[in-house]
Amino acid sequence: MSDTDKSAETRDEVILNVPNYEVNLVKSEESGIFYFICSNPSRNKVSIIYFPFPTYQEVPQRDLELEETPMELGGEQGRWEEERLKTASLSFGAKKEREQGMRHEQEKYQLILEEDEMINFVSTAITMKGTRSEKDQEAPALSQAELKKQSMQEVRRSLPIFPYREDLLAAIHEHQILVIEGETGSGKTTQIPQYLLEDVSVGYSIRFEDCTSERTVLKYMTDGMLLREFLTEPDLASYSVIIIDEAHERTLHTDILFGLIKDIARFRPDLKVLVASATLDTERFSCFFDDAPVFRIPGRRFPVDIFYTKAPEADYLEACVVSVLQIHVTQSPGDILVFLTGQEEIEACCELLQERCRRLGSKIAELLVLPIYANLPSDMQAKIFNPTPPGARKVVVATNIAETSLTIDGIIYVIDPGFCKQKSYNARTGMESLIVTPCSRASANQRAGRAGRVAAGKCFRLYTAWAFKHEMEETTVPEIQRTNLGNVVLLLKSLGINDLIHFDFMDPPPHETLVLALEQLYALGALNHLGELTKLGRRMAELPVDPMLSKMILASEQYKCSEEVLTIAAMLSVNNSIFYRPKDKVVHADNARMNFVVPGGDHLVLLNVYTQSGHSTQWCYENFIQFRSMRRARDVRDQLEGLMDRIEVEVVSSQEDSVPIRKVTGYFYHTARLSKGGYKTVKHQQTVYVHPNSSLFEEQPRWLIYHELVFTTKEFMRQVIEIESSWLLEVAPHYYKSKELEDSSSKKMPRKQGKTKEELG
DNA sequence: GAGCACTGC
Repeated sequence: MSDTDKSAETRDEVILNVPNYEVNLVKSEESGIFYFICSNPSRNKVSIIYFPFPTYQEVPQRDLELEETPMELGGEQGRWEEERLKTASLSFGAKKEREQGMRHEQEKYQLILEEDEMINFVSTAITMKGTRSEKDQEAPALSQAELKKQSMQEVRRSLPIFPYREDLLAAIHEHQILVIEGETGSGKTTQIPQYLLEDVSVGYSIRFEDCTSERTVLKYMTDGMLLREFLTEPDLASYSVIIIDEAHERTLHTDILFGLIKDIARFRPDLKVLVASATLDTERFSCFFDDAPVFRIPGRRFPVDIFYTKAPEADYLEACVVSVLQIHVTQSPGDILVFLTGQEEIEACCELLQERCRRLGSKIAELLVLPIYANLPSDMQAKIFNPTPPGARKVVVATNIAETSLTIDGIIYVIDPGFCKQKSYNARTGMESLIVTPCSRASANQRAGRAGRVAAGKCFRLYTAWAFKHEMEETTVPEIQRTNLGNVVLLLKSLGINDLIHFDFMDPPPHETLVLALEQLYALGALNHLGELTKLGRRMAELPVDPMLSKMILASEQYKCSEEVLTIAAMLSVNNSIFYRPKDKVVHADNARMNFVVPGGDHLVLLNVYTQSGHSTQWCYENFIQFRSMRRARDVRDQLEGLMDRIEVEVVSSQEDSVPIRKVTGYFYHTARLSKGGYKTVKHQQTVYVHPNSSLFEEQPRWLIYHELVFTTKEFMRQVIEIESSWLLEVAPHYYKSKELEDSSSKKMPRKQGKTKEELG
């Protein structure tokens, strides 16, 4: 193939390491455009990955208001796009041909659009419009440094929300429930409460002042905290205004609050409710709250140009790496943010980027590659906020943490492969899993918006415009539809809401999820056979943990091991990353972990870790323990211990005896027995396996209790503890019959027998 | 022999 030879003449040296490919970076003398030449000798192919962005600037841009006009890519627009795309690529090739008279150039550029391996970005000429309003034009956007110099008054006046102050207060005055649409940065979170405080007509009534001291005029709290407030004050009488911020995030607790607050607003006409959300779904909120009016506040985001790939990318990790390099070499200064799904991907991506930069050496400007994800140690997290040195470019490779939770200054370019990890819950089996799924259009737009915080930006989506339109969901499935509802159901029951099936959910959870939660609470003795809360259930609801854990804590009193069980409950309720296992120190980390192993099972190992822990960063570092998880476990434990008085449980230690702990921990509900090749859950006769990270992985005891089921590569029980089957008759005589616990595999699965006793033993 | 997104009552 003659092209191979020709391109070989311009070949510099092999600079990128792509399997089966030789890749060179070449700069065109004529246009100054950089491009990669990839050749695959074995397949006799030459391809060019070039940097198409500058050429596409010739294409007329067409704004599309995503917020107001639904994007139409099928039909007319689809054809329009196709046409335009054709023109764009041809005009580029044709121009080259005219200028250089080089026939093979034309062919090469044709090839660009045909090769599957190429990252072929297509500007659909869709721009996410900036959100700066007419009213906002007088106040310039200010940098953080400039803001610091200003007085508080000036800062407040400069926020996008400021011109709307009077109109907003009037609207709040007029309506009981108001939906406020405004994105982050509009100032709604900090300013609205202040406006309310400054405005006597509206807000804080005499009644309110009667109820609280001056110090508690304004409370910022999480949605979960507000939910707990209902337990002590079911009508929220001491509050006169409730603002539900970030409503679009649709967290489990926010969704429950919607139903509860809508309900109390009916008999508390003096209560004002503000539902603040990003520019999405506000119509749904309005509809849910009996057509409450929507008040719109523009933000201060700059426009973001959106690019899609022409064809789907098979390997999005590789596509990310190439895209970063493309941007780095062709685009004007500005940092890059890449969204990946998890730690493993992020590490791989960072390594690939660093490796390629190393090979490119001084051919390209310095590229700082920085990972960020929630479990990354804090000192490494902090690095992403360091300012980029002059002449260099920063690329931050992040999980969804950068989508909402944190904001990085200086991001101009976003690369979005369109995936995220999402928890899902199978209510039939009670099994949780974390699955890589295509993210929603809302999520993709949120990601794109991250490119427009400091200046006009660009977002490169590693999927097609067609996929965006047809394969992605409009919004993310709300958490309430993909999680275990055990403690939410318990909480609602303790608020006196008995008919959960007809509770006013904005999006109801699957029926099976409610049924399983009710069944579990019944089995634990928190509900009686009429579905009413028992005395035990009332005490369980006081504890902010999973019902199985609260049951276990209450039962620990009788077995004189509450001291230990509190610790175990706290350790189980933090996330699963107590043990730190960095890739480069796997052996050390595993050894450190082995040192904590004690007989009996994982619960006892966790107890041992907590007991031995010095709780200092130093200690955690030396023992390969995640400091943050330990601190969290300690906080949870302190909180639980503080609640023991209230539920009348004495805190006592079993000393060295592990038997009472094992009788109580994990509790009887999740039992599995050894069965050929694996285990069978007693409840559903489901085949499950001990997780390889478990301390009991090698031992395979006949009977065990698991804390949770997760599906990854297999159905795994995570956190297991060894028990004797006879104990089950002792701790849960209402739930198990001795026949069912004989070690014969031909036995039928146990059925719930008789009524649940209110208290065990 | 696996692999853990994100919060936070």
